[in-house]
Amino acid sequence: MDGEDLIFAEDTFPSLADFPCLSSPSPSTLHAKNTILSPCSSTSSSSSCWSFLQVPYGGRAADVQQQPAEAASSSEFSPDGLDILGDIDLLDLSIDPWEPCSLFHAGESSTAVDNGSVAIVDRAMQPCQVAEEASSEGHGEGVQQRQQLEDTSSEEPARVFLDWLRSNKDSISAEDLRSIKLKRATIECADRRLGRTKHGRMQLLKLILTWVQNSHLLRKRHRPTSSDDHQPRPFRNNCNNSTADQNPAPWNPNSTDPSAGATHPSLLAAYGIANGEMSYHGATAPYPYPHSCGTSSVVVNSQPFSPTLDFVDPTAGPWSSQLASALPSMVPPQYSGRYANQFVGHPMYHQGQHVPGLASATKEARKKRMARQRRLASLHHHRNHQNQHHLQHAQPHLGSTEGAARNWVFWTNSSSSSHQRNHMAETQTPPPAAQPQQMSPHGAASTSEKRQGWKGEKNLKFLLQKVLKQSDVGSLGRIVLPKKEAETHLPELGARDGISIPMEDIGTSQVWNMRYRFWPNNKSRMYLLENTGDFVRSNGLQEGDFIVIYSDVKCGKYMIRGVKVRQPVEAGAPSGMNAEKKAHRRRNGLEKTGGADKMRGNSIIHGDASPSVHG
DNA sequence: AGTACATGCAGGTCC
DNA sequence: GACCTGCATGTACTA
Repeated sequence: MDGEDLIFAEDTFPSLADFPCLSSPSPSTLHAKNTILSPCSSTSSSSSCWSFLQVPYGGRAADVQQQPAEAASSSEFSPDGLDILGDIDLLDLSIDPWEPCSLFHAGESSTAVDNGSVAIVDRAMQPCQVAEEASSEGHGEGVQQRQQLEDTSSEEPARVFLDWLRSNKDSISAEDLRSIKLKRATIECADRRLGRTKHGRMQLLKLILTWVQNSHLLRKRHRPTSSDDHQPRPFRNNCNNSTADQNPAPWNPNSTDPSAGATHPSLLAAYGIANGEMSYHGATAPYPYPHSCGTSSVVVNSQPFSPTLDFVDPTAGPWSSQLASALPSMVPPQYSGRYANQFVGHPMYHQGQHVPGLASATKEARKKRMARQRRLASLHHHRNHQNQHHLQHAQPHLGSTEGAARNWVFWTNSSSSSHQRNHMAETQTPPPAAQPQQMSPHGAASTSEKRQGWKGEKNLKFLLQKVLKQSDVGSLGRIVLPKKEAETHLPELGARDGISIPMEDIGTSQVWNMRYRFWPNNKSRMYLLENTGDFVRSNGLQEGDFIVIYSDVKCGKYMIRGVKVRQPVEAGAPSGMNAEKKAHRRRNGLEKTGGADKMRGNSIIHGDASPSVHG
């Protein structure tokens, strides 16, 4: 990496003031020499460029490790300390074949290996600090958002880092990590903006990790590939791209490939690589990796934003929302407000570019979070009992083990459960319906969300999914639900009138009161979700899109999201045929339903379901 | 043959 | 007449 590269633009952070929770109340200057970001060793700008994962005290981790007592004894945040990772060597890494220690080769002057543990001591991480910060914060919104951040801040940085390492061990090498460098000014700016607090460090750590991940992916995408990367991607689109696009070569940080950039792109541009074309309208974005269809919607350093992007989860937890806050300039103005947070991790603007309407966007996001919190609190109170009952019926036909193994998907931002989260995610098995590897929404959720660490505020259990038919998105306002899944995961219905189920739209947090019922049909039943018209319209769902229904294990409520999966409408193409005309043709026998046009049940045929443009 | 499900459509209700 | 409700039927798929 070239030392001149600016990973974090200084003006990446100015708008943080819009998010009080991210603004440091007492800006101070960071002493770069004492951060975990140590000077680059190779470039002419070494004095202003710092290598991630290198260590304070002049750069040798061993030196750090020799001072744990001193570090631990520090009772207050040291102005000299900006250790992001905390005390990693507390963690047992022995079970992980990709141990972080392997990141650091013995003999390298800037590595941090000592008997298999990474010893980057967090001298500043004092429990009292968070409390002090919390008490010194304002009230109202600030407090509320602060609480959100506290959840994140309570995470051990080391754990977060290790989780991240594990999640990316297949794609990001030790060499990659070693090559990460941060410009001093960036760190100083981050220090000022994010605060030299636990929050700030966590923020910075996450920003860096996210950037690394995305930057790495960008390089992968831009790089001509070999076939040696067969690591399964958690969720690939099925665009008719070259194999190279889907099997990018390992990232070579020393590459001189101009397309990959011999130098790191700016952070913002780096975020741009995450631009996928998965249309995920107003819903969540559990897809951890970009899904470019060859024609990437990202053009680094030129046209930064493609309108085809609509991808990121606005309801994602503090991590992403903080990223959105910390990197507000990533939000294109046309997507401010409701969709502002959807561009978390998908910056569209480069350093130095300012986004009009940014303040309104961040305020909007803040409002939404607050509203969501209020709703959650309320719903939790009112529905907990009721839904406990529902959930007890959720899997009447499954043994507890089988049910858990099949369908549990966890998100949590709980610090204490991050490790557990990974464990749970790794042990779960997607249901049969999710076996299709590419476009299964459930597979997307379970695989990618766990890899990306998508941190919704809930523990969501996948219940069912349904590819929407014309009749589902028509004017009837009812969606036929797959019988087996409905009977398995939704409350048992005694009367045909069914029951009313409030469904919270994950994308908008709006609660839709839907009716779950059945019709007698051929000595059997057809299960329906009624009053879905508004939901469908508000999400712009059309035939071929799908819905996914979850239950929130914590609150016991039901949650729904609509996922748009469509190709751009092309004149004359069957997929572009007007739905009504299509239906009309069918009605008149001009077009027979069947064959590839038929998608039964939960199966998602991916032929024309590649993620793309919508609305 | 049995099942699931997409949707046609008849009958009722509303404006 | 438009819309709603709910049943019936046709089709695809599976055992």
